[in-house]
Amino acid sequence: MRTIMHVDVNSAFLSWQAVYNLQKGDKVDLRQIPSVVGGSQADRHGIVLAKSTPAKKYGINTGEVLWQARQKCPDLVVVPPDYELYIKCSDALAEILKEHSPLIQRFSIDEAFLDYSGMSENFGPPVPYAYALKEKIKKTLGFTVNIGIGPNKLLAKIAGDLKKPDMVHTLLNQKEMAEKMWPLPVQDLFMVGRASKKKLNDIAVYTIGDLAKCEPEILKYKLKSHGILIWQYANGLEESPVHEGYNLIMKGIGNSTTIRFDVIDRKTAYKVLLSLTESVAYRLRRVQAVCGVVSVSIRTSELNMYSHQRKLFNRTDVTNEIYKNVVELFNEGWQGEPIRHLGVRVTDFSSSEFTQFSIFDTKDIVKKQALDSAIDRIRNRYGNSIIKRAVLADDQFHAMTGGMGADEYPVMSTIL
DNA sequence: TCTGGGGTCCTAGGACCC
DNA sequence: TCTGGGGTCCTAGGACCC
Repeated sequence: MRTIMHVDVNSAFLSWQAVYNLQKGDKVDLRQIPSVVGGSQADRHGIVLAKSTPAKKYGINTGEVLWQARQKCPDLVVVPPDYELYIKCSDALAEILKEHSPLIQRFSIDEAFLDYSGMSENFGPPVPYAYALKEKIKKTLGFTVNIGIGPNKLLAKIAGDLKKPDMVHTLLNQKEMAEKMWPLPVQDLFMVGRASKKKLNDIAVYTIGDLAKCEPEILKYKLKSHGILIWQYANGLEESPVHEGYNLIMKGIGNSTTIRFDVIDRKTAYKVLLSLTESVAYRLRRVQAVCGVVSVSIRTSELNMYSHQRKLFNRTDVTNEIYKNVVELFNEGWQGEPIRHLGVRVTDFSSSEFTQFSIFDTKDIVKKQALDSAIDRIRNRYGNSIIKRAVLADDQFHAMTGGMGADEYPVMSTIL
């Protein structure tokens, strides 16, 4: 029997921001007052990214638009996000976890699994160990975590969610599952979202227990293969290993952005797309991969979203090659509506080490690759903005658009 | 004054081949 | 010349995660 722990930072962005502000000398602890971390409304990024416990009492939810949150709580304190800080905090947490187990898996910026199997002999039973770990994190880093313990990753994760903050929970066996997990509303189960909840409620399945006792055939009819998956989860069945999931398993890289204003002309759209492509291609090269598929997504001012993708004849990691396809895809796809949001994504990777080029333009490609790698080196050394495309020189948009710090812990949505 | 941005996986339908 | 059928590849869209 394995023993897995799931470590989850309580209100991660908000806690980290609170700790940082206190260190800076602020007198108020954001965690003690109604506060949220939220984007800039002027830039049309105005949603709640994380909330304090007092803010939660006003009914404020993550993902909610800021003006709505302010209506619920007029005195709400809103602080902007600082992603670099969060990545540092996440790394600091990972360092502590690595001291406590040879095998950890970073699952998202604020979550990790720790394999405690076979460690009891030397380090004692898991529950006291988890309490000690939790206290150590609080003492050294200043923020609290929840730790869930179970025989697999799924039960460890659900246990960690039971009651927050600053707690340790177990879901170790059938009895604990029946007592603690089965009474929960079905949408609390990992992989049951809005659409599944509705379909399940239609057949009178309201709790995780209801789902567990369901006939799998009925679920398969209603929810296809997903029905079988969540039935297994409801019964605590899940066996994936804790693995150090790094770059090798990245399936795609994408960046997207909501633009400060609606874009109505091609030329402006091209600038945004170029800036996005710069980030995507840079990240692609950083994981030493070439891509075989490029895709462009468009969200209109009416919030309709559509995308257009294409398989390439030759895989590439060259910024200009990817951009050429991005522009063509945009031109084929765009229906002419005002554009709120644009995205560029690459998928279908293979290793760039052994890439075959078409016999036609090898020389040209080699030259372009040399240029890209020179630019990458300069940017690594002096910062991303040090080199900028001439078409972006008017400073309407950045040299590169999109986050680049989370390559190491992609969230695995189905295979925990 | 109007809802972010980063991912993975699954499914359906059409094109194409045999 | 006609309405069979299996298989693969490609693309678009939806559902889910944090």
